[in-house]
Amino acid sequence: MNSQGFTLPIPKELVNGPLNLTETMLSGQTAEPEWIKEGAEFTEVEVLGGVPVKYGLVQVGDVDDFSLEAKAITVRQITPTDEIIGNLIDHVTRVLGLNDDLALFYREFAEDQVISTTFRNLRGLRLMRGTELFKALICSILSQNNSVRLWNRSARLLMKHYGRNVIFLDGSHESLFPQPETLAKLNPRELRLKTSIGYRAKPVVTVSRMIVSGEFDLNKLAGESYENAKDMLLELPGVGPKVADCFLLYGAGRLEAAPVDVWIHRIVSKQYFGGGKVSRMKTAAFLRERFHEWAGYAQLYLFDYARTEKA
DNA sequence: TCCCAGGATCAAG
DNA sequence: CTTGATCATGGG
Repeated sequence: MNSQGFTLPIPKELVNGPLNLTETMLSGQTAEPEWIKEGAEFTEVEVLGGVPVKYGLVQVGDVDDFSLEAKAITVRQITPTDEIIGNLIDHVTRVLGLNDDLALFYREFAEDQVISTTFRNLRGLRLMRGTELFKALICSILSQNNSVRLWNRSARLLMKHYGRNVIFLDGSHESLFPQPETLAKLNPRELRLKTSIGYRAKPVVTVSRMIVSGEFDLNKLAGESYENAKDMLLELPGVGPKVADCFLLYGAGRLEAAPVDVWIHRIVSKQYFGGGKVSRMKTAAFLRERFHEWAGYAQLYLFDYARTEKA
C-alpha cells in the first residue's frame, strides 16, 4: 500500500489486554480465508458502509506493550473526517475481538491444568469474528472433511471466479466474496470443476438458493438462543454440528459455541477423559459446560495447542 | 496404494 | 444415541 492510502492508529483504549496478532492470524481459526501476509502485515478486503476497503494490520512491540496500526486504501480519496475511518476502527475492533477480556479468561481458568498450559505460549491469541454471514457460512461448509490449506484455496478460487473484482486507487485489484445470487445460479458441476470443492458444490448452491429465495434468513439467527440458532442451521444441507458451531462462533460471534473437529475431539478425549472413548456430541457438551461463555475461546486455544503438536 | 484433512448424511444396530 | 460406508479433492 502506498501514498494513495492512509494510515490509522488503533486507539490503545479499545484493546482489552494482550494481543498476539501473528498468532491470531495464523491460528487457522476463522470461517473465512486466511488473510494475506506480507512481512508483519496482514491484509484483508472488506466492504465497509458500501465502500470496498483493503486494509493491512501491523502490530509493533510485544504482546503486552504494543501499538496497532491499520494501513488502508479504498476506491476513492479519503478525507480526514471521512466516515470510513470510524468504520474501519470499529471493524478492526470487532474482527480481532479487541474487547474480549483475555485477562479474565486466563484468571478464570488458571486452575484448569490442561488449558492453563496453553496460556503462556498463546497469550494474546484472540478469537476473530467474520463480518459477512453468507461468506462465513459458505466457507464453513467448504471446511468439512477438508484441510485448512485446501479450503482456503477453494475459497480464493470461489472469489476469483465468481466475486466482483474491485480496483483500488493504487491500481491493485482484488476479488470480493461472491453474492448469494451469483452462486445460486450456478450449476454445481461447473462450480465443482472450477474450484475443486468436490461434493461440497451441491450444498453450496442449494444453501445459496435457500438464502436468495428467503427460505432461510441468516439475519434472524441473531435473535435466537444458541440452541435454537444451531437447530435452525442444522436444517441446511451440508451443515452438521461442527459446521454449525463453526459458523456460530467465527461467523456470528457466539462465544458459547465450541466446534468439535478431529483435533478438538482428539485432545479433549486425551486430556480430559484419559483417552477414553467420548463422542463428539459429548465433547461439545463438555466444553460448553466447563467453559460456558468462554467455550469458543477454550476451543480456539485447545485447537491451536493440539494442531501444533504440543499435545 | 492407502490414509488423512477443522464432516455430513444415511442406513442399521 | 451410536457405528460404518460413502462422498471429491489434493497432500503426504
